Amino acid sequence: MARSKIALTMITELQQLTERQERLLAMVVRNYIETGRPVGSKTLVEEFGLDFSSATVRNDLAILGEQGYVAQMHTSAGRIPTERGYRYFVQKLLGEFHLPLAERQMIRHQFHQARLELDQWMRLSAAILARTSGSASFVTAPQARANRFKHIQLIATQGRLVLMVLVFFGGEVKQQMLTLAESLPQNKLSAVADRLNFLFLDMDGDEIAVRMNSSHLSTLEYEVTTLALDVLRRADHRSISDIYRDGLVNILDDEGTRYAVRLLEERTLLASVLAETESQGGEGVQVVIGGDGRWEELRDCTMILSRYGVTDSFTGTLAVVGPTRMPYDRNVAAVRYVANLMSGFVYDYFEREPAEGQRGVLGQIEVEDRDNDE
Amino acid sequence: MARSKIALTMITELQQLTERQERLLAMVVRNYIETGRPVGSKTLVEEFGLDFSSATVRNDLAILGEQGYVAQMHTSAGRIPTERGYRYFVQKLLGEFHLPLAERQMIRHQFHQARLELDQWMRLSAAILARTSGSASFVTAPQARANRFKHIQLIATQGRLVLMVLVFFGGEVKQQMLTLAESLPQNKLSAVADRLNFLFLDMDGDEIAVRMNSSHLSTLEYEVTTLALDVLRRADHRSISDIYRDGLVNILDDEGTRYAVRLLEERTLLASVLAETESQGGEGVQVVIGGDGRWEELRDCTMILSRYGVTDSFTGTLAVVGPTRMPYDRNVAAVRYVANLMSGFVYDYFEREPAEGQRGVLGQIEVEDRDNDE
DNA sequence: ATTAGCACTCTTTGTCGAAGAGTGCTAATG
DNA sequence: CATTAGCACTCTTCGACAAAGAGTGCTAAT
Repeated sequence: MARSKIALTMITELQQLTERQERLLAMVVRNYIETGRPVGSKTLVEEFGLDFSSATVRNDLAILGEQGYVAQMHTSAGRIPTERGYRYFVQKLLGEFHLPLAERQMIRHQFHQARLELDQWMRLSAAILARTSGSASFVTAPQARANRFKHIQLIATQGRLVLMVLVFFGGEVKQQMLTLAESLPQNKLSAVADRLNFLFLDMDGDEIAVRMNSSHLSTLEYEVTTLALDVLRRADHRSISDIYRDGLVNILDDEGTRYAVRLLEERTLLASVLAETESQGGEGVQVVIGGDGRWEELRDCTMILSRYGVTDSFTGTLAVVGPTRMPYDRNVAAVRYVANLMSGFVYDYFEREPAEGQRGVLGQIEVEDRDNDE
Repeated sequence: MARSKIALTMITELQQLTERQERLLAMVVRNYIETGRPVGSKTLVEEFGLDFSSATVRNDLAILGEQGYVAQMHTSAGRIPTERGYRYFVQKLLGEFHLPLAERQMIRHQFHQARLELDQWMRLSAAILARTSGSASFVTAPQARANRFKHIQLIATQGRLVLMVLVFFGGEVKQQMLTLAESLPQNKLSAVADRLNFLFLDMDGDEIAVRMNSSHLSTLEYEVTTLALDVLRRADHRSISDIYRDGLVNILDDEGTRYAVRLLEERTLLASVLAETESQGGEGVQVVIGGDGRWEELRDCTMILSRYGVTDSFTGTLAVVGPTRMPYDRNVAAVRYVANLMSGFVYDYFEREPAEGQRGVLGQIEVEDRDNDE
């Protein structure tokens, strides 16, 4: 199987490193991730049974230090990977890694346990990611790129209160309450809905806006349309109302991740981050380390994220957020695996029907390989 | 204005305390809440300008200590309120307190800023509670006690996928996707919906179950009904899917509240806690201190909660969660104020119409008093 | 290019003593 | 009898100091 690309959000000019230096960097990173303590030359040699001496290692470490891949708290302390070091590690030194078979089976089992609704899948995904990564996680709902009007229903609920249900092409559904000037019977409401259904079928926001002014609409029709348009526009604008988080507890103890909680809590922040990473990366797993200097909230955090769903049609984001010191191989594998599963589900859910043209399913190939792929 | 009741979840047998001891206890609590450090006899006398000596205070403190209202870390340290101390304080020593006028105006302003949907109100409430209390908060959706079927709509979305929209009396709306065995046109779906609307109007779950078996239903009708019944039952069972949290960041630094995050994160936990407090208290603000020994997760936390909405019709819960060491007067006032506002909104939203009989609005009276009430 | 050896730096840990805060008890006071 | 002054006692906090340990950087030898 081809090595999947792992995209780093920040592209670092890569320095010349000798083979041994790379090995050493990897060792430092791995050891530090595991133990959490600075790692020195002697430890390195003993722990990994190297065939050269600690002095040699010291020299190389000094070079790695100059280049900015590792740092030390004070003169006579072990080395700690810098963000740059982590990036180099993730980009070039991270091997292909798969979750253990048992774990994958368990995850799949949980999904198959109950054939659920989309929101349940999302919640489950978040929970699984949180558990297997030991970090926090979030999952946003898959959304169509540009919504097209398919169907509107107006349902009388109580008095002048009416429930407006909007269905977009692709199955996305939005609802909104509205209060009429006067109470109307259901059949009257249905008539209005039918008219609008006829007028605006298969239009996107802009088209509706045009047609709306060129048609003769009653006051009621006009107002309903305005509201519907508003809802559609909001849906286009990725209102991240549908987002599931989990595993916050996992990252509380970490000093550095403290700020990340704000990220996960405030939708606006999250939205801005997602907007950028979204435009940035295509398929595959993205790794954002230390906020790349762009997001103060992610100072000491790493965010491993992946899009999932059906390309150009329904895509959401799914991510693990934790301290920079996290098991990258495991977590990358987890994010990729869950993203693939979810892509499969989304495909089944929305696209099984002889839909409008074939579309790629993110990671589809990997979804299909069964347990015996190892 | 009459002093509102503040209900403590745990009823503590109240011990005999002299007037002075009560004053002292209040001082200890207030001072500790403010400074965060244990408070000793000398500090007390100086800080509050008492007209008796520190020795006297020491004697009383010793008694308070014996009774278990205060504790000390070690022999020669100042006193800290125990949970019991806090309870006594909240129950008998907490004066009537109102949020400053400016603050109330700001809060109301935010609500009036935009006439929003219910979920927006909830989100806003959570945000406001979090900010004004400096703790975490959550708000659950107002729900009818026993749902009655009012209306069903089946809407074709894509292929065999159908959106089922259920409207209950009172305006509650639930939706659920379902996949049919074969694709059906909208008019066929509407026919099915109409039949069910006719059959089950104004029935609750049990009644539907009976009628369902005594009527001749097609396979399709039967299946849809089963599913609808399922949804209704779940709605009855308070599925706390609609819940908004905020201000988690505020309580992260606190050692003790660490566990409370789990409470806020895991719906199941929250559900169990709410189930109990709900049955327990009627109107008014409830204060749960230190989990009352029942909820391990709330060990060092206090939860100030209040129901809101329309009694016996639509009620939700709204709460502040923070460390035991929190400004009780302020937070109780905040919870009460927001609960009252929300009750008003819910009333306007659901009940303004010449509805089925008059119902009490929780805290309605207080909502009506305007800014110049002071 | 690699390595052994060594002096040097800096953290960690423990001990000690002085300072400070607060208590509990006793005896004196109104 | 409640209150108070006084005092010995306890316990934490803080800085200073020394010993131990870990790791480095440099130099000279291989």
